[in-house]
Amino acid sequence: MKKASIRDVAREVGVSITTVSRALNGYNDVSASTKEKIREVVERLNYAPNDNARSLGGKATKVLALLVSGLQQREDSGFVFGMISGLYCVAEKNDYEFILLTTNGAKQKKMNYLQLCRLKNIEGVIISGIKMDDPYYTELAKSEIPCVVVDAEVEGENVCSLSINNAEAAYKSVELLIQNGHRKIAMVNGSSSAEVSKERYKGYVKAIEENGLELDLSYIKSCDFEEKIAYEKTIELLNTHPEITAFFCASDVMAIGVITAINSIGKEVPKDISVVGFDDIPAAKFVNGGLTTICQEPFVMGKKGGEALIAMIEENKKTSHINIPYTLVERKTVKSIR
Amino acid sequence: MKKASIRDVAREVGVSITTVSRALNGYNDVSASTKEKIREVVERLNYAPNDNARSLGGKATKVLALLVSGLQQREDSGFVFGMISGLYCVAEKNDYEFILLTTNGAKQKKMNYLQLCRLKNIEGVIISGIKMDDPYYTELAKSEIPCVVVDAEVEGENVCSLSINNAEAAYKSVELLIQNGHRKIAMVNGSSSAEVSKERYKGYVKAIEENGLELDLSYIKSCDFEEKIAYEKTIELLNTHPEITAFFCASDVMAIGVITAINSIGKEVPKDISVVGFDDIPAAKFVNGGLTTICQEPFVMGKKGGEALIAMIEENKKTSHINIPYTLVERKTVKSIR
DNA sequence: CTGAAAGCGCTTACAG
DNA sequence: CTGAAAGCGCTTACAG
Repeated sequence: MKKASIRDVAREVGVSITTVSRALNGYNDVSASTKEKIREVVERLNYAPNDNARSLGGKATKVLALLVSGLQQREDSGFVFGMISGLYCVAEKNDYEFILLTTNGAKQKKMNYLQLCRLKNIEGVIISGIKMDDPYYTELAKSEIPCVVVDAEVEGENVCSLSINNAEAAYKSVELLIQNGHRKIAMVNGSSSAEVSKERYKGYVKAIEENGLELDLSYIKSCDFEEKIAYEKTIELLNTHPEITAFFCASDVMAIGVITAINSIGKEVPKDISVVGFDDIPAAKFVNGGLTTICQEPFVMGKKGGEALIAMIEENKKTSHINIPYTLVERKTVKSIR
Repeated sequence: MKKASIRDVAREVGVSITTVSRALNGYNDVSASTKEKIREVVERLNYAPNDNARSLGGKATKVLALLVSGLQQREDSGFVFGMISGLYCVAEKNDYEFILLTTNGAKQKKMNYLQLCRLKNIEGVIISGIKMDDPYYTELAKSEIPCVVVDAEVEGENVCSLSINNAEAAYKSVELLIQNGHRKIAMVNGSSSAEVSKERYKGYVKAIEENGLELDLSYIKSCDFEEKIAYEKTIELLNTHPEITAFFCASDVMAIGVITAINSIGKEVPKDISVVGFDDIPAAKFVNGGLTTICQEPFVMGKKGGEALIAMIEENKKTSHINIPYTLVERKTVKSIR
């Protein structure tokens, strides 16, 4: 049982393929009766046009891509999933195809960014989790393909960045701690090469300084977003600086490491030490009775990113940055020590 | 700056498009020198073949699809993400393209299952989360397109089911409870229309009966996999049957509802009542200090499913069922009452 | 309202 | 080792 082609339905109906094509594409210069006949044969033959041929023929299905460096086996933050879901949603609504791409996969095929997009006829792409030392990174700016980059800064004509206001969110987190009487506040940061880490650091510093506290650089640890490293550095910090009463963490995953460390030396959260995280991953609700954290919504990021892409593609509307809302979710890991 | 076509590179190099095509496809009947020239021009022009044209021309890039009914905005179970990741991984390794599809989206376009696959040139598909009353469901069996269905039974020539041994896993969970001295064990089940619910129910019943306990149907509640319903039914159950000392839940999400309900009437887990879940979602580690549950690995499901698909496509090797391993993860929500 | 023909960008016998 | 030509399954002027 071979696939039926447009030829098969034309023959069966007794018209030309031109007519079939036009009927299927909703043109109204086809008589109602032949339209009906065609519809009937299409159904009987289970005919569906070949999308590749349509594209070549001129009726291109546009495609939007999400490009990530690689896919984890599981991703407890739900970040990539949310982005997929959000982008897929706007793609579907606007009759674009959605495609998921990996820079790793492309590298195997020895293709650069532009080639990758060309190959798949990609009209717009959201890039997430790309490192600043990734070769794809620099190629972006030169590209004529509309692109939104999540949580990173890239200069370029057709590039748009997308993120929450990380500095502000960090500022508010630390401010919450300060308002609760904390004055010795450590920061567990991500990797220094990540844009978000820099921003969150800025917010931390600003909150400390504006509130007249003393900025102590030894209170700040880079933990590469790893739970385990956060755990270790926290143990260190708690040994050398037993006066610390609160931690601001640049991710929930690291916050989990911090809490584990605190517990391991016999202290409790928030009784002895307060902790605030960042991201609001699905597990956050359950961590230590509920982790106080900054809620980011990956779905919204994917959605807004996709909408910006379509605006760039269809109306040539360029935006340099999309700001995504966030919220500070207060749960159970911050205690007032006033 | 228009896309370069094979014609452009042929002209630039001064050879025919035939030669360019063959060089790019790795045939070795092209001289090393022209091969090199072509490589150089390709790079300079940033040329990448148009995948649509390649497919039409005869060099089809095969595609594997994951078909789900719809995408949630966020999915705390990580189930779909794991399947995506697993399927993507084997697709990439075997030079297939991966594509994510939604039955909702297809329905909008008024296409049936076969048409959907035909449109996108899909060679094999993993179907997950499809309801038994979904029209796509019945079309599957007739299809000549290799297909693996997750957590459901479908009869058909080219259909293969994939799941853990749900009955056995349920049996072991309940057995664990019994070994810990529990004799009044409730079951919070999913929806009665789901295959997995039936299997897990079987396992529950078997464990109860084989251990000489009395099967009490009023101990069993259908909660449609919803946390909220599980919460409500648990409250009910605890009122009418205060003798219950343990809950076996057909999902972690429902287990969360159960635990919340238990706490809300002033009891504690596992001190007063033991609970075991199902799935091992990312949050499970943190729920009530660690939820005892059955660990399923969605990534492995996607991977094994994809491998089966490829075996069907390339070697016509048919399998009727793929069994995925699982583990019972004992954490902190079961207490011995012996 | 309908059809013959050209063309989309490739690949692959076939001939040299 | 290389090229002219046919063909993949569509769409779209163009002509009637």
